[in-house]
Amino acid sequence: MTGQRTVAETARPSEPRYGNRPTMKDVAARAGVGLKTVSRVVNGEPGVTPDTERRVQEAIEALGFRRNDSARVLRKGRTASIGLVLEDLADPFYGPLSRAVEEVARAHGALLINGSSAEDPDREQELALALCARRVDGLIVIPAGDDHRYLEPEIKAGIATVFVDRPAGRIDADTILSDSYGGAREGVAHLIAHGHRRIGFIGDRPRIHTATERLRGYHAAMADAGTAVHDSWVSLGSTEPGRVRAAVERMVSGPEPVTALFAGNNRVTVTAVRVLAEQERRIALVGFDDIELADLLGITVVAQDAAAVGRTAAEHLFRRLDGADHPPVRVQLPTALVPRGSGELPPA
Amino acid sequence: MTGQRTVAETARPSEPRYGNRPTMKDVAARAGVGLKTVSRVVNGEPGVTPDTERRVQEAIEALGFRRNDSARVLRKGRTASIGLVLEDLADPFYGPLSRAVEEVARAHGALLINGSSAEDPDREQELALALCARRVDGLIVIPAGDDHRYLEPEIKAGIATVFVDRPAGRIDADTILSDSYGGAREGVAHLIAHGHRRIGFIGDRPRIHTATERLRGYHAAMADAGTAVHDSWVSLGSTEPGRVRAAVERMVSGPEPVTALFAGNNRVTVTAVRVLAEQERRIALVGFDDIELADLLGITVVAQDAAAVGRTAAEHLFRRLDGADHPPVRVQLPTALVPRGSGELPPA
DNA sequence: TTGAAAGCGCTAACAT
DNA sequence: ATGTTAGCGCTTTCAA
Repeated sequence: MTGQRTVAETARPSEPRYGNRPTMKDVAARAGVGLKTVSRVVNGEPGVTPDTERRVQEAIEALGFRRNDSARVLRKGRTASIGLVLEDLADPFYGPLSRAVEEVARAHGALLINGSSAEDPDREQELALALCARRVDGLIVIPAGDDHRYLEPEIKAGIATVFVDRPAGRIDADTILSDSYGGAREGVAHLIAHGHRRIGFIGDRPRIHTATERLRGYHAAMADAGTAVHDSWVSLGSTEPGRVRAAVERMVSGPEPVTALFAGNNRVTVTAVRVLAEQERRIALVGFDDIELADLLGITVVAQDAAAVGRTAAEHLFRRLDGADHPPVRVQLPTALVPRGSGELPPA
Repeated sequence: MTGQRTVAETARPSEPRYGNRPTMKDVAARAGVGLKTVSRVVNGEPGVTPDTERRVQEAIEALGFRRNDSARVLRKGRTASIGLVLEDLADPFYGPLSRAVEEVARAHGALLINGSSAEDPDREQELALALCARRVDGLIVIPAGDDHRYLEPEIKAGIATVFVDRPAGRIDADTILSDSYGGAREGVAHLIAHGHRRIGFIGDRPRIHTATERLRGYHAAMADAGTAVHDSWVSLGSTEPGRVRAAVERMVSGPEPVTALFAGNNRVTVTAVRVLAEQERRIALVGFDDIELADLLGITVVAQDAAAVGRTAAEHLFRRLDGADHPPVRVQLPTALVPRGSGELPPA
């Protein structure tokens, strides 16, 4: 039989104390040394005799002690973590980007906290501010909204911030972009060079900066070729498959059917490929963003290097954290046209 | 000219104090109220008159105050964050999984910190323990190593832990798995049903649990069909394209060439598709894991639902955090065979 | 080489 | 309704 349970045994302390984990104080008591000596051992600071160190280590082992970084952070004022607010981690473009950021963070001894905004400006703000409340040392934001003044106090208070893929709205800050305008212009020019004049453009919602930049590139290339753009050739909106499918079907079958299509991003490209595969006529296609297995499917794309974008952003961020205080920079990374067949088809 | 700088002006306080951000104390002073009143307002606690609340809000605005969650965490003993240790965020399987975990975490008001182990057991441990030091409330681990006793003190100390995709090594813990054995067996049986007997298996390193489970499924299906397995038909190792390419080329051209191939995961499948596309003979193929655009390429796969795996794991984790204390469970999620053409080719 | 005391910014418990 | 005090677990400072 076990002994009777007293109230004192059953009652839980009202303060969780991290599940009753041992603290440095507990280790110090067990090792028979002062608190600061434990701190020295845990942090590898000099000034501890081998014998003392051994006793402390033993106590640490015996108690299963692990330093509570929350307390450390509070005292030191640095969290050794950075935040990344992106659109959707499940999107194949952001996985490699996030991983690249993580690698740079790791090289600087920092952890990465990321969150998906789901393209919702409110959610972007909620996430970014939550990360600021945790006092991340720096923040990388792929904007969903177009007004980032809410970050001004945070930036002023010392949270280094870099915007990626789309520029910040209404504040001046470091920005890393791919050349959406130039890339789209080159892609459309490629179709024109292969004899197309009736070229459709399907892109993301006009709220998204990259969408309008790519559209601008499309218009520039069409203007270069002296080709007037028919209204029905342009469709901006959600990248949800249903909408893209409808847009493609309309464009290839309307009164002024297109002979080629430019897809504004990876999700549009994927749906466009599916729909075009069902068509009788062969429609040429160039897509923005590379996608897995595009080589096997012969899809011509304008590729941006997601990992390079992430790496560049993170490197800038840590340069800021290391004290760089030059005026905000805007870096534009080049894109690359990768011909694989679909963009070289002649007009039907 | 600016005035002379005194030492006092130039000297920086030795303690960073978060870039001199205002604290509740500062807000209290400015609003002419007590510290606790500010805390009440910030946390939306009752017991503050509208007028007082307004004055506090004004002070908050004016000072650009934002609550320091580090201090809050230290005091409350809960970080409202969970950790996810996975293999590689850039792998298309983990993006959706991580996103699904994030959504569940968000529903519970928690943030997600993730890290990539790069399949390195040491790095897995380093990451997991770093997360424990930050006192994440819970931990989801996709194991790279096969000994997780290092987590025992942490789990005992109250950090809820769920293992995903592969079982924990040498400790008993909640585990969420896809049915690797059953899925592979079904996939190989599918090839057998289409007339194949000489079937190759290319998988990940034998250290990876899913790799050996899938191999076991392969052997079971072959045994069911009464077919002896030739040594040269099985190749386990790195999923790096060079190695996989060599393995495929060897199998399709050796003395006992295979007429069909089972690819052990998404990376192997991708490379196998590329290599098989270069071959004269049509080799049948079934791959484990679905991949983007596989429908257009007509690749037959055994699909697992990455998002469902992530969601299930996160839900179990939060159930534990909410107090569930049943013995460790092991959940096995079913896979689905998706015929798309490549797995239905007859033997050459 | 070692340790005691103060304090990081917040919340819980207890006054008033 | 509001304020005061103590303390979360650590690092910093300074004294022994």
